[in-house]
Amino acid sequence: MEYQFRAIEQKWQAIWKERKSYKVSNESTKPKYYVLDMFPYPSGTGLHVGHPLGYIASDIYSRYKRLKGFNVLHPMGYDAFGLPAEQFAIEHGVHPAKCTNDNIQNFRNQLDNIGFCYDWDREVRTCDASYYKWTQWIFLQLFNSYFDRTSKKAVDIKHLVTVFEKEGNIQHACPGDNKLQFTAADWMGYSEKDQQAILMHYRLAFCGFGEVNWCEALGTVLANDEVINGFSERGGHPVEKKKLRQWYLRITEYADRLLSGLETIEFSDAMKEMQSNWIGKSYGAEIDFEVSDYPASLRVYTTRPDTVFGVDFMVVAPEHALIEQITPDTHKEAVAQYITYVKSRSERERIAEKKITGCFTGAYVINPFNKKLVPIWISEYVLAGYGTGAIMAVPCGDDRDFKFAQHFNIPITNIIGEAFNGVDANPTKEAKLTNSDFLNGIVQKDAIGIVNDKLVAMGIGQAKVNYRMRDAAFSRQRYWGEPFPIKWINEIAYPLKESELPLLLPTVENYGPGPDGEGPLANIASWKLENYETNTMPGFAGSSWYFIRYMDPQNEVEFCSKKASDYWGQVDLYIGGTEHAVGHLLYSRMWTKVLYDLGHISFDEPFKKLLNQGMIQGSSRFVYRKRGTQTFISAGLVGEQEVDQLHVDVNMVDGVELDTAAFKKWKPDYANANFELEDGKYICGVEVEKMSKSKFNTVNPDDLVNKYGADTFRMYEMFLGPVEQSKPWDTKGIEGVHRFLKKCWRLCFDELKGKVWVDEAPTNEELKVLHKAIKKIEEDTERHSFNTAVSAFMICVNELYDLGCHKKSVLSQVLVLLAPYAPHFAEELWQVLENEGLIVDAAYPVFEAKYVLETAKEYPVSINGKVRTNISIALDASEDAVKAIVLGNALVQKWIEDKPIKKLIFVKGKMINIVI
RNA sequence: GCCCUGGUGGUGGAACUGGUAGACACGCAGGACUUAAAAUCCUGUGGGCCGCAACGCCCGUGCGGGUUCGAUUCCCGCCUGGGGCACCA
Repeated sequence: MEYQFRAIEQKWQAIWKERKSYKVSNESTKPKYYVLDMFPYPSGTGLHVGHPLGYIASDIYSRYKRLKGFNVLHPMGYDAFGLPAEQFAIEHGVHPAKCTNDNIQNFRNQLDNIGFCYDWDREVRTCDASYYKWTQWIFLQLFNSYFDRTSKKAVDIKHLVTVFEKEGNIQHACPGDNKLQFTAADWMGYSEKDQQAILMHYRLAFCGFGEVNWCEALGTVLANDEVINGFSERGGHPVEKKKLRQWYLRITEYADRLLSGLETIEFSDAMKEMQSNWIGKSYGAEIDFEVSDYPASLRVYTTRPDTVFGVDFMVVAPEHALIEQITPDTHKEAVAQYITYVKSRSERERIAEKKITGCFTGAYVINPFNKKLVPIWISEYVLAGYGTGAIMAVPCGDDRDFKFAQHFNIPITNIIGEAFNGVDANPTKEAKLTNSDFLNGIVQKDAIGIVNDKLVAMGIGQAKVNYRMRDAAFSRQRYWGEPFPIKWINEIAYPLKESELPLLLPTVENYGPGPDGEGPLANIASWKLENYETNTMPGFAGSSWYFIRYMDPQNEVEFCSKKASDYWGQVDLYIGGTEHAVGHLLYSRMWTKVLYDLGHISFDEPFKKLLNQGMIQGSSRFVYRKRGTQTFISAGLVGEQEVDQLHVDVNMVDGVELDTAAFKKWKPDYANANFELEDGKYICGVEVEKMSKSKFNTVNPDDLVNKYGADTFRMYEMFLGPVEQSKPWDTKGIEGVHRFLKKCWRLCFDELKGKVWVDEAPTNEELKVLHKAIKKIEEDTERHSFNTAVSAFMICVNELYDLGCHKKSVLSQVLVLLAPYAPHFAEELWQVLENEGLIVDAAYPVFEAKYVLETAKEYPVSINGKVRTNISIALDASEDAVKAIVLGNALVQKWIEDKPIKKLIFVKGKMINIVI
């Protein structure tokens, strides 16, 4: 009986489906475990071999946990709203729902092929009304709450209204407008419109008028993390700053909790680093400098208050409000010219050419510490949106300030003596201060606190924390997304009632943009008539909470029952790529914290542990066409000839050897190709690149599953290397894994003799092999070292093979170990060996140390650190006995000659080293 | 520029807390079975040296130092691949 993987896999997939083997209940006496994959965006191109890597890892871990006696939640769904489906709709006139559905069907078929243990009854699709109803509901939670800075949590906005009625906003500084101050009497006197405008400045989801990343080609706004170097992440179109009315999430209020929360979760250092960089917390001080000859002061933000005696000039952002007031007539024209110039420059130009530009305003401030007059400059290198939009420049301690001073010939004050060489700024905090009055002789980092205290005493400033992170743009001028549950009446945003949800996405005639930068929904008369918001939510809305919906996916009265979310709690293991480091992972952490603050769930971090799978790169193959001919030259013969390097489909290449017949058939152009061969073969060029259709280096998992079976495919993906590491795909080694499974099969069946397995008692040697494998594979699986676990299986099977072990009791245990990795294979042999029930419900073997105990050890004996021989010594031998045996050994004596022994190191169970 | 990662045979990788570097697999070479092929099995396989062979010796984890009886592992300095951030004061 042969290993017929195709029949076996189909058979068991049908049985598992029929018996609902992967159905998970929220009621269980077993401990819970939640394993989550980042759900995919169902793109039109389907899966390539890189996508399932993480899914296979999570599937193995889920199955492993299940065998270990856990109630495992392992769901899957689709992040189905988004731009590509809509672009496709614009180009082909197909409704996004239709092509999304088709793509999902295709994904599902591909996923099913690989034999995952998802509970499909819990599938979610973010574009289903039954799902986005609750996305809208959570939006209303955000809209109806504000961040209370005292308790540092989200609170119902109604509470804020009662506070305003009693005391105004005296104790609740306005996050959206820090100058806003009003009393209770003021509040009571405001119109509804004014009151609502003020509340909007507090809401966690708010509508504002601000500079956004506008992408003309996509006709929409993008979030900061969707823009890369001035171009859109999707499509690579130019992005400009534009002032528009937009919805935002006030994520900045959560900056500190998002940062400190990182300490409570297991993310890789790289991932935590990326998030904390994005949040960008910096400690510094705000200092007020009085403007000379004008009744105002300029507030700056600096991280280096210790350098305040080294201030040679001030720089304000071109947008700074004070400029107009303080610029004397003599300088008005120059300033106006400079500001016009800055406005003419696009974001991309600024990033591309980092020129030093600036303009003196003609105004001065007075340094409060030494009463010196300090000139105020304007320059685009100071950003309006960060800190106070103004800085104090200290050229001897800051690189940009130094270059600016040099460029404009501003004299430089040295406050750090020899630590400043006059050629480069010295930004360290280690130098002793000079020229600094009461700070002289103090090391800079120690002076920071002293100055901060002084600022407070003088009433001109204080220590201040700043964040680089901005509020997240939360609206898109697109069709294929969640409608906002908001009506605009008289410029006031009214939320829909919960009972009015979901606000269904209407059908439109065309997907083109609406008037005045509005989305396609603005083209619908009935929609406008109802005064509904015409923007839709961005892609990250639905993905910010899907992991909660899986816990209670069919609930029609709540987004998730408290009982269900209390039972499942945090995601124990989340597996996905690093590309979501600052987008999805940050937003979903924020939403979780809000839902926690409002009492809807009982955990405030969604993901306990994150495992990042590496990216599988493509290994591209090239042919070399002699320029202007149909002659293709083998890689080794190209030399100096003029050739065009062309991608060729990797699936037509065996290693590096091109299948020339297949190549000729590939494209009509190549039908008449000639080849210049080396050793009778056409050898292709090789390069590692991103896997993509356009590079013809994608490999479809379906093809491999058809050729080798899902179990081989699963194990090979794991065998490739550590999951977290990026590596190029190479199909070559898959044979080795396939051979392993066939060899394992032959422990039960022989091609000629048929059944060879027997129901006999195992020997000690066989039990030793088994228990070594249990220990190794359990430990490796536990620490997600799936590649070494696969090799442990190979070692185990090789050893059983050498021992001629065909015993049911041993093999059955091995099959349970193997079940997470090769589920169909294990299930089939489990049945063949006449075991009870399904292997998916079996119990994981328990390691027993007594089977692997050794009595002796082959000790490596080194002399001066170099291994010279091995001596077998009983493990329970005393150190003296070991010494005697070792020194009595002829080879050891030969090496020692007659030199005295300085030291003998004996590490029990490890090694022996003699120092002479 | 700053931060995070990695660098080990022809290839993918192993060595988990400092203790026999190269597990396991691919590839390659040789052999067995076969009319042949596929499949399967066996042997060898880091580089070099002495030698008929055996025993054996030297070198070797990006480079250069250091700590240690002992370093792929720890420390310092550099080279280099990948990723992130980038006028953030």
